[in-house]
Amino acid sequence: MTIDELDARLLELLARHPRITVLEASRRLGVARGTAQARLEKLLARGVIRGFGPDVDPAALGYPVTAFATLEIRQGQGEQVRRHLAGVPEVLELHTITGEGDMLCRLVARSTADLQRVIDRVVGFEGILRSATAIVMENPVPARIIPLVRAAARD
Amino acid sequence: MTIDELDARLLELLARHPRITVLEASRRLGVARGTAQARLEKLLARGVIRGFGPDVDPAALGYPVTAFATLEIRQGQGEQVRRHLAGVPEVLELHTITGEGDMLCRLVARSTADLQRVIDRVVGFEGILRSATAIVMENPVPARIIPLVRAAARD
DNA sequence: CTCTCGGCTGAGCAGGTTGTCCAGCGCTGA
DNA sequence: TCAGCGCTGGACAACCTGCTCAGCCGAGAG
Repeated sequence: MTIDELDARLLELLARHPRITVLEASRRLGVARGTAQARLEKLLARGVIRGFGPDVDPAALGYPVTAFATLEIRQGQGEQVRRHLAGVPEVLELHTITGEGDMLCRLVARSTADLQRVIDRVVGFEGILRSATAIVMENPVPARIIPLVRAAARD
Repeated sequence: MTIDELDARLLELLARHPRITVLEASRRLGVARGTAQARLEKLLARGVIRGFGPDVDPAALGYPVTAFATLEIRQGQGEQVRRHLAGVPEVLELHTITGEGDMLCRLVARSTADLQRVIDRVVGFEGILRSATAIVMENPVPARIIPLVRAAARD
C-alpha cells in the first residue's frame, strides 16, 4: 500500500529530470524497461502520482507577489464563499481550516499595489466577515516532495 | 514579455493532458509542429514553465493530514530556523511572511496524532518562540494555475 | 516604397522511444 | 509441490523528437 525503495528512486528521478523517458529511467535505475514502466503505471493508478502538469511560475506570468489570506466566514455561507473564491483567478489555492479563521487561501498579484485590488475582490463578498493577509517575502523551502518520498520509502 | 493566447492554450493543454506530445499538441492547437515546439521551448527558457515534475499526492504516500503552521522566530535566528525546517521531510513548503508571525509552513503528517510528533519536531528548536497550527479540513480549490494563465493572456 | 527580420508553415530524415507482446526465471505463500 | 507475481531480456511496428530547409507573410526600418 505504500512505496518501496525502487518507487522512491523512480519518483526522485522523475522529479529531478522531469522530461526523462521511461527507457532512460530504467537504465539509470538498473532495471528492465518493463519494470520501470510497470512501476510508473502503478504509481499513476494508485494516485501517488497525480500527473505531470507543467509547473508554471506565477512570477513569470507577471504575478510576482504571493500572499496568504486567512478568512473568517459568516456561518452557513461556506458554499457561496467557495464559489466566489473559485471565480477569482488570483486565488491559487483554498483550504478550510481549524483554528483562527475558517479558510486560508494563497493569492498572487501583479504588485503590492495590485494586491490591494485582489484582496478587495476576495473580501468583497458579504459572506466574508474579516480577513488577515500575510505577504510572502522569501521562500526558503519551495514546494518539495522528495524528502517526504524518501521518508515514506523508509518503512 | 508576457504570454499570448497561443501560449495560454498550450499551457492549458499541457495542464489538462500532461503526457501529451508536442506533435499532438500542435494538432489540437491547429499550428505547425515547429511552432508548438518553439513556443514550448520559449516558455521553458523564460521560466514560465519551471518543469514537469511529477505531482505527488502526500496522502497516497501515507500522509493524509495537511496543516499550516505560523511560526514566530527569535530575532536573528532566521537562518538557523530555515536550515532546521529544511531538514524536516514533513515540511513541504516554507515562506517568510509579513504580519502576524514570521514564517508560514505547510506540513503533512500520517494522522492527527502524528501531527503532534511533526509539530514537536518543527518547534523543538530554540530559535522558534511560538507557533500556531491550522489543520486543513477541506481543499475546495486545489492548487491551480489555469485561471491565472487565462487572465495573464488577456492583455 | 522596398528591404530585412522574425515568426509560422509544411516537409523530410535518422534515431530514439513507446506500447505491446513473449518466454524464462526465482521467490513466496498455500 | 505448485501457482502467482514480479523482474528480465528481447523483439516488433508505430510513433515522436530533434534538426534542417525553403517558402510565405506581416511589421518595422530606412
